[in-house]
Amino acid sequence: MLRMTKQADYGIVLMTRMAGEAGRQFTAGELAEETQLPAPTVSKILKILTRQELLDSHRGVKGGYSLARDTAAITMAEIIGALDGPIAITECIDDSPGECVQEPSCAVRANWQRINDAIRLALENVTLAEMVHPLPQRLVTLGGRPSPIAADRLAAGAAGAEALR
Amino acid sequence: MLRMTKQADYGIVLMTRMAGEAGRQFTAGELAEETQLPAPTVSKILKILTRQELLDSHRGVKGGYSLARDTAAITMAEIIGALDGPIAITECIDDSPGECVQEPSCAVRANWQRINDAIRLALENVTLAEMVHPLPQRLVTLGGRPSPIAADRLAAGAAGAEALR
DNA sequence: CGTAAATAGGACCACAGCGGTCCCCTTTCC
DNA sequence: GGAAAGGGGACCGCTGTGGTCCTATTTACG
Repeated sequence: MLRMTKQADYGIVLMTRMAGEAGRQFTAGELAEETQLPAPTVSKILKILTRQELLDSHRGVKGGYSLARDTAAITMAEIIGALDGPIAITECIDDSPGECVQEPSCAVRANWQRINDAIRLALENVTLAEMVHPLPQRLVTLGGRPSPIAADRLAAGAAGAEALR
Repeated sequence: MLRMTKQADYGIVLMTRMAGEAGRQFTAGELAEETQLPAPTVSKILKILTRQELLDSHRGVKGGYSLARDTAAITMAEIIGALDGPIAITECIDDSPGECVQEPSCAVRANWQRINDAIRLALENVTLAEMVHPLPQRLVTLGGRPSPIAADRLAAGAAGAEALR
């Protein structure tokens, strides 16, 4: 598992669709039809994204939604965070004053922080712009060997995203 | 959110505890008491981990569980995968022959694959051994500047884990 | 050889949270 | 002033998770 919710999934689909024609304004119904997602749900998601300041909304007739920022300035982490709450694999991270079981697990906490950071980072380093224009292949084939290629891809992904901004 | 289940969380706590005295054998009750986790649940998790060949079990009196491999050869990804199923943020990854909404979202799929890979990688690059002996600080402070530090940390984390093996 | 201590394997249940719908209000254009 | 849009909730079914319990089966030991 280790899933994000469908809301976040849908949110990314919607944002990506909007990023395809950045600057333009879309109505909820329009987006629902184009993405084939249930209209009420689309509307709900757009409202949340607006409240989180990822979208601008215009009420009234001829109203609709548009991206609040440049496509390169909106990351997956933000969208997921807006719809699914803080990005953290474990629960005992945020605060939890209580006695988190015992020492062994708490000795573990520092490591979880690292893991959470790594994941948040991976998500922060993918922008909406990249979702529309997939990264070139070179980022995937930068490495060479079968195992270390992974590390290379990770670094390359981050660096690549950085370069795109 | 973006959470993993408590099962996986508990599983890591248990495995980490066992890694503290590698080679030794623990009974389910013993581990439950030491970690302050509910005994039946601990038992359930240990069974699953055994079935996934992360633990060896010995039945009968004087029985118990012990790590199936060296602590450096067991990764977070394996433990989580064993308890929570395949590690993938999105659902439409595995197979799903159906029509995954439309083109826009499917154009997105390649990028999701990258993100999933990055996360899986982050999890694969943390071994049980590291959970017991936290990594030195240098891995966190390798970078320098506020923003690019992130990319450096990511790469450093992966590389560091690699080096530990 | 029998008993106790351990794992193996399920069946089972309660409940939170997610996915999804619907309704009513407000805003704005024509 | 009416129609078309978003704003803000209330609401509800259902899946899956967290957790318990029961019944084999295995094995050490007296």
